[in-house]
Order: sequence, then C-alpha cells, then structure tokens
Amino acid sequence: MDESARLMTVLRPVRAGNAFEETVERLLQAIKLGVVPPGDKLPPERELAARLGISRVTLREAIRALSDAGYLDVRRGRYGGAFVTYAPPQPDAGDLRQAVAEMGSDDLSDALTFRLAVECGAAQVLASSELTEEQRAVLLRRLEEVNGAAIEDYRRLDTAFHLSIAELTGSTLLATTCADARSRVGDLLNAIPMLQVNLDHTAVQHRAIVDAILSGDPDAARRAVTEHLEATAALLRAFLS
Amino acid sequence: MDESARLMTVLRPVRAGNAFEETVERLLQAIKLGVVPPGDKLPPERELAARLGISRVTLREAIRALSDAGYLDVRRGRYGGAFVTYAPPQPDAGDLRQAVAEMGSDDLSDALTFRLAVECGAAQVLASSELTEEQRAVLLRRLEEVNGAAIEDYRRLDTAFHLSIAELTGSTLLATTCADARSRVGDLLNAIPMLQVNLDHTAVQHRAIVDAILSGDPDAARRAVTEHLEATAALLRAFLS
DNA sequence: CCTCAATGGTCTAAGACTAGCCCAATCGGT
DNA sequence: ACCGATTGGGCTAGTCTTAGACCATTGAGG
Repeated sequence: MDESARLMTVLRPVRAGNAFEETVERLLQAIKLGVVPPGDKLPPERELAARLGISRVTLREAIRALSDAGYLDVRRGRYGGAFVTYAPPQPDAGDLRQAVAEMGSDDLSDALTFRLAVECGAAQVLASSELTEEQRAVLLRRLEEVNGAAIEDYRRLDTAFHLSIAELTGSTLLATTCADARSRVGDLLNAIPMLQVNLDHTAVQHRAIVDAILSGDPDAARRAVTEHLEATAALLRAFLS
Repeated sequence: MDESARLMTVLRPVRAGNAFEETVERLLQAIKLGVVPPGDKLPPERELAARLGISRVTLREAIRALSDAGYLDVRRGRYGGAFVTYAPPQPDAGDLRQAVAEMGSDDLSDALTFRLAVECGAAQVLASSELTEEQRAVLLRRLEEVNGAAIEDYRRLDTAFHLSIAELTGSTLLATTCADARSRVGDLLNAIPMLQVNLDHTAVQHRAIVDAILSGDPDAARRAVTEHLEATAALLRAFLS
C-alpha cells in the first residue's frame, strides 16, 4: 500500500526465467488457448524463432520439451512440422485442487481479479466505440460459434469469443493482456465440468455481453462481463469446497 | 481480427530486447514514475540486481547508461549509491510532438486505449470490494497529497494517486499492468503544460473517482475514470494540433 | 522413379550473461 | 587517527544464447 509496495511492483524481476523457460510458456499458451488448434501445426522453426525473437536452438529445446510432454508431435520432411496433439483434459475436481495448490491461493485471487478488471475494461472500451459492420459481424459470429460448439471445441471457442472482445478494440496491448489473463486461469477453467445447466447460463451471459456492446452501453457491458466472470469464479470456488 | 491476428498476438517476441535494454527501461520506469523520487537513491547494486533477477554486471551497465544520460548521480563509499537527479522536463509542445513521432500514432492510440481499459477496470474492481478503513484512508490521503502538491511534485503525486487505485485492489498483476500503462504515456503527459484551469478540473475529476469508489458504485467509478482519462487524452490531442 | 522444395536435425564459433570473488572509496563511530 | 561497515568498481571462469552454415528426411509432382 505504501511507497515500498510500489518499489516491489516496479523493481520486480526483468525476466521470468531463461529463454528456454519463457519460450515453453509462450508455446504452451498458444496451445492451451487454442490459438493453434489440435491437429494444426506451429509455424516452421525458422519463422517461429524469428517471431519469438530467439534462436532456433532455443526454440528447438522448447519444442523438444513440449514434444516429450505430449503436447506436440514433431514430423520431419516437407509438410512436416510440430503438430499440436494436446486435447483439454477431462474435467476433474482433483486436477482443479492440484492446479490451485500449485499456483497458490493468493495468486489465484490475483489472477481472477486481474482477469475481471481487464476484460471489463476491454468490453467497456469496445462498447464506447463506434463499431463497423465488420466488427459487429465478427462479434456475432464468435457468439454463434461458441453457442453451436461441439464439446471438444467448446473451451477453445469460448476463449476465442472472450479474446475477440479485446482484439476488436484495436489495442494490441489490451489483446495481449487479456490473453495473458485468460491463460493464467485456463487450467482451472478446464477443470470445471461442463454441465448443460452451466452452458445454458453461459450462453445467456455471452448474449448479454454482446447485446450491451452492440447497443453501445459501456455500463451494461461492464455489468454483463462482471456477472459472467463472477459466475465462473463462483463455479470454481464451488468445485473447490 | 481473424485467427491469424491471434497468432501474431500470442507468438510475439518473448523478450523486448537484451537484459541490458530491459533493465534500462525498468529503471527508467522507476525514475519517471517517481517511485524513486529525485534526491533518493536506488537500492544497493547487489540487492537491486537480486530483485531484478540479473547479474550485477548487467545492472551496472544499465546504471552507467542512465548516469551518462543524466538521470542518476552515482557516488561511492558508505552512504553512497545511485541518486536520482531526474526532474520532469518543462512542458513543451515541441517535445510532445517529438515524443509522439517517436512512438507512432498507432502506438499512441493503443497506449491510451490500454490505459483507459485497465484503469477503469481497476477502479471498478476497487469500487466493488469491501474497503477497510485503512484502504479508505490511503485513498483519501493520496487525493489530498495530489491536491496540495507543489508544482514540481505534481506529476509524481498524480501518478501515485492513480497507481494506488490499482494497488488497493490487492492484485499485483493489476498494479504492475497499470504502472506499465501509465509509463507508456508518461512522457506525453509530462509535455502538457500545467495550467491552473486544468489542475482545477483534474482535482474535481479525482474527487469524483474517489467518491464513486468510496460509495461502492462501480458504474460511477468507471464513468469518472473514463471522463478523467478522456479529458487528459483530449488535452493531449489539443496540444498536438 | 527421380527431382526438388520445404522442413526438421546438427554443429561451430562468437557474443551475452552470470556467479563469485576481491579491490577501492567513503564515512560514522571509537 | 584508526577501524569497520557499507557501497561502488572491476576481474575471471563458466554457462547460456545466438547466428549461420550444412545435413537428413519427407512427400508431391513430373
């Protein structure tokens, strides 16, 4: 709260780990967020290394680690590549408890608060801006996609819907921050069983968010997102107790 | 907007530069945000290097660069250290135009949008939570401090006020994100002349933000922060044209 | 079948970064 | 006047990371 807290905030570690570790985290993020869906492959090593700003050697170490861990299937030759084999695990309360234990109770509440703040902020900004027809179409399409999703695609399309809100603001910083916030709670969300009741509620909440944004009502958007994320957090806590 | 945009978002560079460059940025952030006020010194090299997770050699290179650039005065011996000599430059429209040209028009609007989203999110979260007496006291004290600030301390205390909102949510992630957002527009804000009229308006807006938070009204908090930041952005644009 | 383009696999030399150690300067206290 | 604690200054050996070149494998298309 006081000045020394701010020192801790700003003078925090410059790097979260070595290049290898950070690369593994980033690739894992792409996989778990479904940015590269199961069956698709990562970009070629040379291109990917350039995008990530690291050497091919380091990238290959990270890919090797993920391959060993079962997230990727690497194939040589033309039309080869690093194919995503990861499928979201079956929801399990045990996994959830373990995941929470790993990240710590404080970090969990931090991550949930963070996600609430940035997603509300994004929705509010988007609701305040003049939307083009194309933007409206994208938002509606994402909504339909998640509503009509098969169970195995549901998490991925839900993520896509949420991230689209931030992306549509046109702010790269906001988009990356929302992606980061989402990936921090991704493993936990995956551990929640997908009951039809919950999916129905979620569909209603998603619809409310889109309606608020499309009608240009930032306060309503804020409330809709808050309600949706609080409901999700409540589900999490319910499965923890 | 489509899938490939999300690839760009997630598979962005893992590192913004080498350890030296990132360290310079971080120290500059601490200095410009006023986390270490002019006249104070940075923590001892050994301690600071440990906090930043880098070697002393790299830290010393960064300190050397900032010393050469006139931000720090390094003194040896007991009670020595790296003393902050930086004082915010006199506001100047020329500086502003130059700063904007350096960061690019797109990046500027990105940074402003980003800041709006995260600060609104933080204020809304804080307004939604049960505040202790101590938290209320901190918020009110910060408000009084910025209102009663001498001109040379104004920017720093204004920053302190804004960051306190995020810090009081208890979310470290949110606090660091708000600090990051603020530092992205810091140089621009510094270039805006501080006219008494603007300071008066700012004081009213700050008061409205605090009132909304203390009365537990997230929508009002959102609106108050939006109004304040939009007014600041409007001032920026006015001095640009 | 052969060829070729795309892609992963491997090696090497150079540079970046680190950990740990010791030196040098400064200042308060005895 | 000295001592000791604190702090910046500097060196070295070793590890991490990179850039770039070259090799190996695969599969489509002629």
